[in-house]
Amino acid sequence: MFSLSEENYLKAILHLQKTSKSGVSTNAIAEEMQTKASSVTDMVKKLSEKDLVIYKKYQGVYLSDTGRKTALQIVRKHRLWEVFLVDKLSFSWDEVHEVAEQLEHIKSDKLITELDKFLEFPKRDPHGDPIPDAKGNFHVANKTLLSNLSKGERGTLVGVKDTSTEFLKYLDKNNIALGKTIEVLDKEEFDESMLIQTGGKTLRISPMVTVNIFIKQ
Amino acid sequence: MFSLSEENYLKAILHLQKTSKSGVSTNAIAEEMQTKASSVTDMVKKLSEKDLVIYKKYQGVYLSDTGRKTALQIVRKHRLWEVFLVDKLSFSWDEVHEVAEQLEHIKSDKLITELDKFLEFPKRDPHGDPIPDAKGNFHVANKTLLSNLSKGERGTLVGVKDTSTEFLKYLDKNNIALGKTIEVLDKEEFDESMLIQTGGKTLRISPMVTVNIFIKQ
DNA sequence: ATTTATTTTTAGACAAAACTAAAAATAAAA
DNA sequence: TTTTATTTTTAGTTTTGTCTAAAAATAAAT
Repeated sequence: MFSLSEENYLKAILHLQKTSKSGVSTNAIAEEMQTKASSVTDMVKKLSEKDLVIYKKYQGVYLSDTGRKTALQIVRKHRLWEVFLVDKLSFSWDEVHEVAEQLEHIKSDKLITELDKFLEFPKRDPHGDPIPDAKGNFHVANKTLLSNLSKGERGTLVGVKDTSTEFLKYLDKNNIALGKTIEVLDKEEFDESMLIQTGGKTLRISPMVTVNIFIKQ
Repeated sequence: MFSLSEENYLKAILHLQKTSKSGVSTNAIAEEMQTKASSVTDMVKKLSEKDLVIYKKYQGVYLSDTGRKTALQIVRKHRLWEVFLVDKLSFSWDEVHEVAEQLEHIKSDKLITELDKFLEFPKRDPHGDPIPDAKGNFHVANKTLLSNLSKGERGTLVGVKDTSTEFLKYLDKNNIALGKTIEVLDKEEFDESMLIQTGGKTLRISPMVTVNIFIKQ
């Protein structure tokens, strides 16, 4: 098992690694973790000893396979707890982070397996970020049409089928945009219209719209 | 806020304090916490500085008012999490302790308030131990007759009304004893008989029995 | 009331994780 | 290509919580 501090470093490195093609710099980690570069050097050496990162002096840090796997499990736990807090304990999305930062370090495989089941295997956290599975893989669903979603499901808008100015203007006017999360609050059986939530707003859209929006879940 | 270690010491002292009328000894704490007496002395000094315990050299330790309140909040959190694990995540009662030991240290008032609400304000943990409320008080219900409980409720056998040898022998034979937890699994409308669970066994008892058993919930 | 045994405390060390300040390496600029 | 600036590392401390071994206090036994 790893210490709380080690876990936080791994998480920070995973996060920084995404936005820098080369190795992660000591300074960047220090900035991310609100600590000093010298502390980072110390810890990175320790993580390197344990084969969680690959590190050569002055050359930056890379996560090893086990390091990445470990970091992804912490992210998984963090995001599952966020879902729990919002869905079950009526936290709002802006209140969950601090508590999830603590809960993510609880050590128990059974706890996470059962929590995942209890939450009905959510694919995204309340901010729309994907939740890695037990093996560290993201569920990368192919895009589908919004019209294929059922009540309660949600996804991210990744494209449109109809690219006419009229349609895009309509989307714009209604605050429906690329990259935004759309949740299907209700689906009318009669006309297949949907009540959706996106960008904090709730609105009803017709099937003419739903069949022209691509979603990734 | 208090450190993980401080919280564990407070909890241990609270626990030991119940079974010793005088101050809690250094050695007893060391035994309870699987550590050395010298470490206990160090920590007890620190807790005394912070006015969480009353401590005079060689005289044993007593919890102060704030110390006891703090310890009770940790017990509250521990037991609420145990209920969560058993009721929601299908842990069995013997699997919960280790995980609850970790969860009890999560710091968030809202988390506990909401968890309590989510669990519908349980009064006892899965082992039958009472859960202190937010102010550190136990819900000390007056004793009632077992016959007053409805389906799903439970309590501890604290006394009997009929003290005849016949009745006590009957209880003995059926493994119904003082201090044991009794849970009402079902109540028959027709004859007011009850299906109860106690000491791992399930049995049906007549109203002649239920009106002669005192329960504390 | 001494001696003996037990408990408790002190003193000194250690490991983890952080810090400051100075030295070394690398990158940028003239 | 030197010089200058920036980044990174080392060296030496600090804090928290623990330990061992020895000293001091208390309790038990003769």
